Amino acid sequence: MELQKVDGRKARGEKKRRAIVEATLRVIERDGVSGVTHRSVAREAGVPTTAPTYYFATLDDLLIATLLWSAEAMCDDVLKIIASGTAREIARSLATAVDTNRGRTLAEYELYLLAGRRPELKPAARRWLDLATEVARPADPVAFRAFLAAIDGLLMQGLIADVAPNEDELEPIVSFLIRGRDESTAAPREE
Amino acid sequence: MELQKVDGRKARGEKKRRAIVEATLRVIERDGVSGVTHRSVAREAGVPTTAPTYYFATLDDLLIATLLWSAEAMCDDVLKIIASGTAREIARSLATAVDTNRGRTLAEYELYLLAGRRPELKPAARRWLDLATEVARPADPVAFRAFLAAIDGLLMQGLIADVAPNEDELEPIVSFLIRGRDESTAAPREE
DNA sequence: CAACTACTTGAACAAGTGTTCCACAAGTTT
DNA sequence: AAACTTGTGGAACACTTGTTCAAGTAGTTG
Repeated sequence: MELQKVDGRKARGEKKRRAIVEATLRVIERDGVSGVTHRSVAREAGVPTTAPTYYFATLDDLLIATLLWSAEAMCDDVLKIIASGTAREIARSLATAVDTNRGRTLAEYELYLLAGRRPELKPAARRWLDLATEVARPADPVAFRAFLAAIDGLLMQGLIADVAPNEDELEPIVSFLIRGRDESTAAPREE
Repeated sequence: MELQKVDGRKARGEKKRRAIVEATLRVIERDGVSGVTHRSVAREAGVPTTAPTYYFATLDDLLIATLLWSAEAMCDDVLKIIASGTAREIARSLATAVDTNRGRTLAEYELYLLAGRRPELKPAARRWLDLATEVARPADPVAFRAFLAAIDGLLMQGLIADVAPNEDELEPIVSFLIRGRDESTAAPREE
C-alpha cells in the first residue's frame, strides 16, 4: 500500500487527461458544443488526434467529463456570491457573467440544455441549485426559488441582449428579488 | 397586376418550403439542433435529399428560417397567457411547457443559445420579451423584468428536474412574482 | 406548339467525422 | 535484463456530411 510512490506514467496521463478536458471547455466556449470533435480538441490541446480517444472511450464521454468538470468549477464561484452577497455584489457578478465571461456562461447553458436531453447530466446541471438551497437555508422557500429562477433568466436574457446589461441596470432587479430574504431572517433561527 | 392568379408551381413550392421548415422543427424537438442535417430533415419531411438545398441556400439558412418561424408561433401563445392570465393560469402553462410540450420548450431554448452566438437571431429570440413588455405596460418595470426573467428560469430548471414541476408547485412562485403587478395598477393611468 | 420558368431528383464529390489498429517508446516491476 | 504496463501517434477505414450538377418533369405564357 505505498500511497507515496505513484506511477510516473499515470501521473502524466492524468495531467494530459485534464489538459484535454480543459481544451474541450475552451472549444465549447468558443464554438459551442457542436464545435467539439476529436480533432478540434486535439488541435486545441496540442496533442495528436488519437489522444482524446485514448483517454475517453467515446466523444460523448469526453463531452460529459468536460461538462461535469465545468459545472463543478462553476458551483464554487456561484455559491459564494449567492449565499453571502449583497444585491450589488450579485448584480456585479451577473454583469460579469454576460460580458467578460460570456463564453463561459454560454457554455454553462449548453450544459443545461444538453442535460435536458441526457438524464445523466441532470444532477451536474442541477448541482448549484441544490447547493444554493442547502447553503442559504431560505426562510421563504418560494421567494428563494423565484430568486434562483430569475438568476437563470437574467443571465440568458443578458446573453441575447444587443448590449449586455450592466451592474447598475441589474441591481434594482436583484434587490427586488431578494427583498424578502433578509427581512424574513431578521430573527434567524439557530437550528 | 393580377394578384388573383398565382403560379400553381410557386404555390406548391411555398407549401413544400413550409413543410420542410415544419419537419426541421420536429427534428429539433426530437434530436436538438445538432440533429439537423439536410438528410435528416429530408427524411422527416418525406422529400429527396436535395429539396432542402433547393429551398434554402445553406443549412444555416434553413436553421434560421425554422427558428424565426418557431419564435413567431411561440410568441402568440405566450403573450396571451402573460398579459391577461392569473397566477394559476400562468403556472399551468409553465407546467405544460416542461411536460407535454417539453420538446418544443427545449427547442425554444436552443434558439436562445444559438442567438447567443449568432447575432442575426437575437431579435427573434428577444421578440417575446419585447412584446410582453409592450403589451403589459407594467407599472413597475423592475418587478416585471424580474417576472420575465423568472419565467425563463423556471422553464429551464423545470427541464432539468428529475420530475417536471407541476401546476400546484409553480403557482405560489408565480404568485410571489406577480404580487406587485395588480396592486400597482390599481389606479391605471391612461397615458 | 414552342419557349420559358419553377420545381424535382438521383448521382456524385470533396471534406470532415468517430473510431480502430498497430508498431513503438517510456516507465515500472521482478 | 526481461516482462509488464502505460502512454504515443501516424495511417487508415467506413461513414456521414454539405453541396453541386445535370438531366428531367410539369406548369405557365406567348
